[in-house]
Amino acid sequence: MSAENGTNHLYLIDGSGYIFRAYHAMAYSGKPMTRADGTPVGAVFGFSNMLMKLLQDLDDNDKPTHLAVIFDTARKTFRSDIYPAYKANRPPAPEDLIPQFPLIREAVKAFGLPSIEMQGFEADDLIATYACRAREKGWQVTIVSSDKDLMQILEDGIDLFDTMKNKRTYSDGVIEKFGVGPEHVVDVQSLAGDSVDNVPGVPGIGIKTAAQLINEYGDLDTLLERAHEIKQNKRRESLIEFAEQARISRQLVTLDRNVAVEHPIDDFALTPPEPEPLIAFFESQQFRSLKVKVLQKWGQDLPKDPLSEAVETLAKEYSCVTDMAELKVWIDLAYHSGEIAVDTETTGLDPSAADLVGISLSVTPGKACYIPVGHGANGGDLLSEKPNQLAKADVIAALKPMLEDKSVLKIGQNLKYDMSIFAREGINLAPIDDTMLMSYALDAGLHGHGMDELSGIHLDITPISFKEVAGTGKNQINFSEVALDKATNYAAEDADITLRLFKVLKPRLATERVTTVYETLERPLAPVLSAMEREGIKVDVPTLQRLSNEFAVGIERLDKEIQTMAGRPFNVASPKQLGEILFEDMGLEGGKKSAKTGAWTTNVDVLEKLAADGHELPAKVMEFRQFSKLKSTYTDALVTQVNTKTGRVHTSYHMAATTTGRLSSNDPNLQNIPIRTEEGRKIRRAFVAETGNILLAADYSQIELRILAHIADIAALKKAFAAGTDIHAMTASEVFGVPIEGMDPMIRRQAKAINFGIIYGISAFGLARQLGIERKKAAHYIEAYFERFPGIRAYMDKTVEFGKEHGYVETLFGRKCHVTALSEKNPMKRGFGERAAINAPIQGTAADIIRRAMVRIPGALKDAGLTDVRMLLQVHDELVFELPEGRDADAIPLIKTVMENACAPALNLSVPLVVDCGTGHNWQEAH
DNA sequence: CCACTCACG
DNA sequence: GACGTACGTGAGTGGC
Repeated sequence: MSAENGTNHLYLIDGSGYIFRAYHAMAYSGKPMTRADGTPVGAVFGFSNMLMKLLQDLDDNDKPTHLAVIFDTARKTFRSDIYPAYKANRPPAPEDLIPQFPLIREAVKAFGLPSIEMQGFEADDLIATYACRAREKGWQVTIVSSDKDLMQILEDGIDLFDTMKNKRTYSDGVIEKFGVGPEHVVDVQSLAGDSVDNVPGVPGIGIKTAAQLINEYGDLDTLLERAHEIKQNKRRESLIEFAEQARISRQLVTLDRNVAVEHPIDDFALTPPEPEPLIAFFESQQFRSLKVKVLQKWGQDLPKDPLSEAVETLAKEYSCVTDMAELKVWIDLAYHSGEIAVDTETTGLDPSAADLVGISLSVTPGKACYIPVGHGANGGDLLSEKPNQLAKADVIAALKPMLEDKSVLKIGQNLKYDMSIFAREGINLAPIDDTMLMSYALDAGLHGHGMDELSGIHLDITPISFKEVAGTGKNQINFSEVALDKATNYAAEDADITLRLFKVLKPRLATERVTTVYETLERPLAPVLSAMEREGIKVDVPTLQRLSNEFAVGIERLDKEIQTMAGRPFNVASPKQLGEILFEDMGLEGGKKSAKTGAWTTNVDVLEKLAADGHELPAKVMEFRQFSKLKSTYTDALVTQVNTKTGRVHTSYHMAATTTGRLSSNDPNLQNIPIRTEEGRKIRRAFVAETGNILLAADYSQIELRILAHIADIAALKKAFAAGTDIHAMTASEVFGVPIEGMDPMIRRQAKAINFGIIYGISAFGLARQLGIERKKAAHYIEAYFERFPGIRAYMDKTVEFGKEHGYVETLFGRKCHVTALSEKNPMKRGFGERAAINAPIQGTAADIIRRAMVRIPGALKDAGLTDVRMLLQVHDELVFELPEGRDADAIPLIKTVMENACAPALNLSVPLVVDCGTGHNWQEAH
């Protein structure tokens, strides 16, 4: 038997090492694994699985032509004769492992592989001997083991393969571990000893020192002979005193390469396993998933047995799971893989209203299943009868342990949604990994992070669109009405693609240095937001309706007045018609046409100017617009968003929408509830606490300016924040040279605008427009600002330069914000990119800080026993809570502490963070 | 479906 | 010298 290229390749598996690895891996993975008769089989399973994987995974280059599994025998070996203490402090094998030793040898036989052991020798000696024999014949050798002792026999043509870590070590890789090449590993080990095996070595010398000494003196004998030359007293005396002990150690660690082994290596020729004995063995051990794997790989010609039908469906790319036995196979596969892609199909997009329709799973790329549980549930007119499907309660009960098991990683795309759906079924989905969030941590600003887009970018696959299965527009049907074969193709593909995306994105996290961002700011936030969304906030519908009526009256009155003034009827809500009235009919000055459509601009800025010139109609239009905005967007829209089951509104936070790390809120957007005008602010009175409860609003004071002070290292700003002085007044006094005491509010207002302008990447034009002053004057202010705080300009220049070089800028917590516009040729677009680059680290760091606080708050509340305090909303620099009346005295200090210390320990901000808290029965009062 | 406008931080 | 500008969002409306 020889490989096509003529070189034989011998694999020597360190069976004993793998028994312990398999035992411990299984022991820590959750529940102990036993057969129905109570025999523990965790290690047998782990071992068998490892062999399966090894036989399946090796690609053609590394394909073994010969293979043997080598075991230790009893503990007594020639080494214990030399040194009785050798391996004497090893604890005895765990009780539940002992009955598994013979089973593992049976497993090896079932695979049709040679199982080798020899009285008086350790597996390592046999491995060393066989490896040398194979090398003498010019064969390649791979030793499958995680035991570093075997590194001493590595050379050209012999490598060490740790399948648990999927890491291969070649002879030149030994130096990383031992500081010397394979030929001196024994010398180093003789000096350093090994506490696990009770190899004494020389006291006070570890691997580092040993390697240094061997490199200096050449080998152990030379070193021991010349030990008296060593300068360090302690080391010298140690080496002299314990020279003999080092020599004994060498005998213990040196592998015997000349054991009189019984089998010639030609006996180890590898043939594919016979499926029958393997299946029989797996059946006897009740390893269903392994049996399935064997059937899939080698079982084509086997006669069908009762399970093989299930297996056949499973062997298809995408299968529809409609019986329990099949579902259990998938659950087994999940446990044994440790990773499973999960996706849910529901009746709608709103997780607090949608019901579960089906679940899809994938463990191997290209293979996935769909488990329908709610098809035909919605009226069912389109389906003549309910399709054959498992009962939802049974599926949930069967999946729950796996979906909650800490040893099985659940992989999904936007899992926050699925977590919310599962939470309503009593399942706490954990632990999770989210491909959308990985993409966001890696590529924010480069493209969107929806599954279809990621699939196109990374996999070059266009998934079946939802429209294709559910139709579009008026003809769109609910997913629960989609026929099972169509639903399966669509849903299973989603799980499949998610798993494939995971395989692409996960390794990039480490290589592109965003693991910390993902692990601290993204992944742990999903469950927190899921809980907030499910909590919702109560809105008082009568209050909104009263306001709506108030606004309606105003709108109607203004509409009439405006049309009368215009002299002809027109739609006041139409910017186009309004523009024609203002700038054509009335012939007013100061009209501007938009660049894109050439339509008249009629925004507030324009209307304000016209109003300032004494025109009444534009002023009335402004009022009209305010009322209609408040009515249509808030009072009327919000009442339709109240969930009928909970009586509350449940927003949805988008975790991967912005380029800076901020969240966004939609359906409804609760991050833009009016506050700036008196009329608008009234809407906040409708956001209320449940009877007996209050709302608590906690907001960061001036967080972005504080971050700016830190990042740009502005001493004057930092000092002002440390002292707690009015920061806008301070700016005014610096820029305009006026005393803080008795300052004109107008001056302070201007300084405030400058401060904000700086954060946004100021331009004279923008500041002039904001303040309604001349551009020259604005430019002058900016110049004065830069002179007073020179760090600002340095920060801006540095940031833009970094952004142009790397294509992204970073927050203080390492979040990358890609700014593609920085490389634009068009100066206007590039300027846009430059301002975005200046702003992103500031806005993004603030976003990171509140994310950190949000991740910590639920645990902090729980630890403090404040389980009745619920976090409801996030509005960029503010968190809103609901809590029982009287609990605020406990809650406020805790929430303040967590929020104000959210940077620690990752970052020591050089300005204090300050959080202001307010409470009330509604959001307006709390603010 | 896009453009415009405007609500928030 | 001309670009025509503050940073980040989501939602409702009109009009093609």
